[in-house]
Amino acid sequence: MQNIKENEKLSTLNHSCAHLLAQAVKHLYPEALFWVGPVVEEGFYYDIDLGDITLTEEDLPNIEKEMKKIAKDGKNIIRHEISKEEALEMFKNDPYKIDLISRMDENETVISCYTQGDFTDLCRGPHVSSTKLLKNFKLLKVSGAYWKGDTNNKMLQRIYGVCFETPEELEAHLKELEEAKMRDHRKLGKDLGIFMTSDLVGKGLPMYLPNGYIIWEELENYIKGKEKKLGYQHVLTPPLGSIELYKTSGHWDHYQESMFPKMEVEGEEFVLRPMNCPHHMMIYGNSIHSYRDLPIRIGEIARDCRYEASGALKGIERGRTFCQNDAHLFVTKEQIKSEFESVVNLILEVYKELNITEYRFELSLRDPSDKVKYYPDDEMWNNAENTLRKVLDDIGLDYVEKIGEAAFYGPKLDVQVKPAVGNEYTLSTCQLDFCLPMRFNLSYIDKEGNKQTPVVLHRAILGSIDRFIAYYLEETKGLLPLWLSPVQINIIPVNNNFHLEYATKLFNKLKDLNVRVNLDDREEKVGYKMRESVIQKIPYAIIIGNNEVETNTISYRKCGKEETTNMPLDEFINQIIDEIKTRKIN
RNA sequence: GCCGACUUAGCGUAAUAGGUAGCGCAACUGACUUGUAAUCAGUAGGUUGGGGGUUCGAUUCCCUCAGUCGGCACCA
Repeated sequence: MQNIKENEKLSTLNHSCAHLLAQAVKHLYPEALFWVGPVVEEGFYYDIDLGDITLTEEDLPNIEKEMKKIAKDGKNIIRHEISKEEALEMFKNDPYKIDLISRMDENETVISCYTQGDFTDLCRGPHVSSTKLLKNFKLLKVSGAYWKGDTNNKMLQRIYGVCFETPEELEAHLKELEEAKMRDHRKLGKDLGIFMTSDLVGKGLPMYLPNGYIIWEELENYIKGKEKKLGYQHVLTPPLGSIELYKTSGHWDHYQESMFPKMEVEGEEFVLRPMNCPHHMMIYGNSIHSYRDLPIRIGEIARDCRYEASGALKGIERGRTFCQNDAHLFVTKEQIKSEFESVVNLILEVYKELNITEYRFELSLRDPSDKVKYYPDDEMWNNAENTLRKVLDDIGLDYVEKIGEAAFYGPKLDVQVKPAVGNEYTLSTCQLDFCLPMRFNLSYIDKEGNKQTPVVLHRAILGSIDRFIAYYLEETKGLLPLWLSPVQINIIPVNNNFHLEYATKLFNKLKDLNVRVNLDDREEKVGYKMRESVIQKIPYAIIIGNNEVETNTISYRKCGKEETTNMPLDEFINQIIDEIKTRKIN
C-alpha cells in the first residue's frame, strides 16, 4: 500500500486537499471550527468542531461535491507570512487556532497562512499552487477523535480522505483498500472455519474451530521445538493468581486498569492473570540456583486475560483472552548480551523461515520524567537501556527509539507489523527486567558463594499464538504453507465408478503418513469440486482419472496456480512429505 | 470506554413512503457419471439481533440492551 506521507509530492497534494476539505466544510457548515489537518500514511484528515451537528458517511458525497466545485473554480493557493501578534488578531474568534499559535515555539516569530479564495488557514505548508490541481480525491470515512488525543477532551469530528495525481492512481488505491478487506483475518477466519465468537460466550472471547486449532497446534509445536533446542524448559501454570502475587510484582499498581476486576473466594482475592511473569518468577524461586545453572529459560504457551476496551477488540488479533508464546530467561548480568542476542536471532530466524519480510524494530525506552509509571532507579534504567542499544548496534539492526513506551519494569525491543486493515501492532517482543527479580527476592549463588539477583529477559517470539495466526492469515491471504494448512491435500476422483478405488488407496496411504487429506467422493463434476478446493485454499488438489489409474501416477494442481503436474504416485508422496517436514514456504 | 454506522435463513444479499419478506450459494431429494473455479429440476429453511413503546397493524418510526464494523483512546 502506498505510503502517502513518505511521498513528498503526494504528501503536499494531500495536505492541500485537507485544506480544500476544510474550505468545503466551511461553506456547508459556516459554524465549523478547525483543529489540524495533517497528512498521514493513508492520506489526510481534518479534525473539525461542528458544534451540535453530527456528520455521517452520508454527508461525505455532498462535501465532496462542494470540494469539486471549489477546485473547478481553480483559485490560486497563496502563502503569506504574518507576525504572531497579527495571527492572534486574525484568528481571535477561533479558540483552536489561538491554542495552536500560543503554543508555538518562542523562536518562531513568523507565522505562515495559506489563502485560497474565501478561505484562509494557518499552516506551515507547503501546498500546491492552485486548487484546480486537486481533482482525484475521495473522502473515505468520518469518525470521532479526541481533541489533542486526550480522552478528557471534547471529541471532534475527523474526516479522512485521500488524493492522487491521476484518476487511475486513485482507482488503483481504492481497489487495494477493497482487496485488503478481503484478506482481513476476520473474514478469512469465518470463511475458512478458523474461529468463531458468540454473543452468549461474550465479546473478545474467540473460540477456535477444528481448522483453526490445527494451525494453532502446528505453530505451538514449531516454536516449542525451536525453544527446546535453545535449552528452554516448558511449564504449565494457572491462568489466575492471588492478588498478593500481583501486588508483589507491581502489576496491581501499574496495570490494574487492564486487568479484569478481582474476585473473592473464601475471603481470598484472585485476579485473572494479564501476564505470566509472576508465575514464572515463583517457579524460578522454587529452588536454589548456582551461577552454573544460568541462564535458566522457562517457557509456556500461557493463557492470559486482559480487560480490553470494547472498542479495541478485533477478532483474534486482539481479544480479552489470548495465549502468549512466553518465556522468561533468568541470566547473570554478564549473560544479558548473549542471551538478548540469541532472542533477536531467534526472531530473525523464525521470520525468515515463515517468510515474514515487512516489519520494523522499535526500542521502547522510559520517559525519565514519568516518575509514576517507571520504577525510580536512574542507574538501573540507564544501564538496561544502554545494554540493549549496544546489542542492537553490535548486531547491526535498524531500529527506532520510542521514549515513554517501555514497560514499567524495563526497556524492550518490539517488532512492529502492519495488518491488512487497521493500525500497526507488536508481533514479537523482548524485554529487559532488573525489577521483578528484586521484588520477588530471586537469587542465584555466584562463584564466591554470595547471593546475587538474576536479571530477567521477558520474550515472546510469536507474540500471542492468536495474534500470530491473525497476522499470518493476512500475510498469506489464507493460503498457508503446506505444513500449516488445516487440509493439506484434496483428492478429486473424476468418476466414482472407475477412479474411487485408486483414490481411496491414495487417501489411506497419505492418512497413514499423518497427512491431512480429504477425499471428495461426492457425485459432482470435477470443475465444481476444483472450485471448492480453491475457495477452501487447500494447497494441493489431486485429480484421479483414467490416465492416473492406468499409469500409477497422480496429477496435482497447486492452489492459486494454473498448471497441472503429473508424476508417479510414490514420487509425489515423497515430495509432499518432504515439503511438510522442511516446513517449506509458498 | 468515546463518536458514528450497521444487525433480514448456515453464508452473501433484496424489499417496504408502516399492511408480517424475496433472490443466489450452501443444505435436502431426484436425475445426470462427469478431466481442472459453479450440471439440471424440485423441497425445505425466517418470531427481519433481544426487550419495550407509538399504531388498527412495526421488519420499516421511537427508546433501550446486546453484538459487529469504521475511527479515537488504549495495547501483546
